[in-house]
Amino acid sequence: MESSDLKKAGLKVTLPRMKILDLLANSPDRHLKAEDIYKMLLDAGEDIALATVYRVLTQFEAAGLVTRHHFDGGHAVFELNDGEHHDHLVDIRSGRVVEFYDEIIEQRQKEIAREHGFTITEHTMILYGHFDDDKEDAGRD
Amino acid sequence: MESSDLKKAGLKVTLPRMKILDLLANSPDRHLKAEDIYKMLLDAGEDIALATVYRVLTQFEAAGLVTRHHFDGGHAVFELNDGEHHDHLVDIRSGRVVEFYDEIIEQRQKEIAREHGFTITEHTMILYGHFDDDKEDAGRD
DNA sequence: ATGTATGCAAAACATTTGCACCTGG
DNA sequence: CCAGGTGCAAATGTTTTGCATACAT
Repeated sequence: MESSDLKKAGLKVTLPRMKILDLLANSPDRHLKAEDIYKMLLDAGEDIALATVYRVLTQFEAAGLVTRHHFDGGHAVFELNDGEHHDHLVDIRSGRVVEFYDEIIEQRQKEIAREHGFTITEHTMILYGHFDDDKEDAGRD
Repeated sequence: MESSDLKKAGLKVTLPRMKILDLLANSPDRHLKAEDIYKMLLDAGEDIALATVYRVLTQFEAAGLVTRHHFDGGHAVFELNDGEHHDHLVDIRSGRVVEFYDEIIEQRQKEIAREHGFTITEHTMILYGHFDDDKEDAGRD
């Protein structure tokens, strides 16, 4: 039912768009950079251009289907937007990303914004580090 | 006393390094991108190369003198490291940046990391939005 | 058909690197 | 003097854009 999401976003249902949406929805790694997606599609035998991947991701972001993050590393990563905000733990050794949500932090953010007369439109919080035991949290991400 | 900071970091005290450190310490905007610094130095009549600015900033970062942030926008911004961690409010209309620190959030971050068996080496939290009244908070940043 | 999307190649940026020359200690 | 630093130009990596062709509706 990805195609309905595309239509809802006012985007024509094309092969590249469906393939990219499918990858974002079904890849074991929810956080992908443009080139990852490009290579995965090439490997899957698709005839796609990297420029198209960037164009589609940018359109998806504008349509709210996808969120663009700027983790360290000089490139953006894209993640399917499931409608629920969350923040990230990023393992700088393995690159593994785990999502989390904390109500207390969200509340404090709002409070801090209010104290500063600031209206938040979005926010990111990234904890960089490493998992002490990389076997435990495995189910997450 | 910037030169002592340089020596302490094991870096020769050279003109470009002192000029850049000086800019970072005295610019009204604490958060500068490499090209900002480069242009400011050119305007000040310095004969410096953009490559040098990048090299120096990278060395400063390695030495802990400076922190590199990846706000939205496809470029890094650098900030003098005053030793105290803080997070950022970024006005997406004016580009104005205000720093803040919240003990409750810091505590929750540690707790969340612990719950995930994760060791934090660093973290960033950025609230994007806009100041409701841009006259009020002016003293900050 | 017809406006939009795509592929390809080139361009635009941000950042890094090789190398000959210069400079600080 | 001499290791390390700098300027310049070229290289790299990421993302964007122009344009002719191909495709969805």
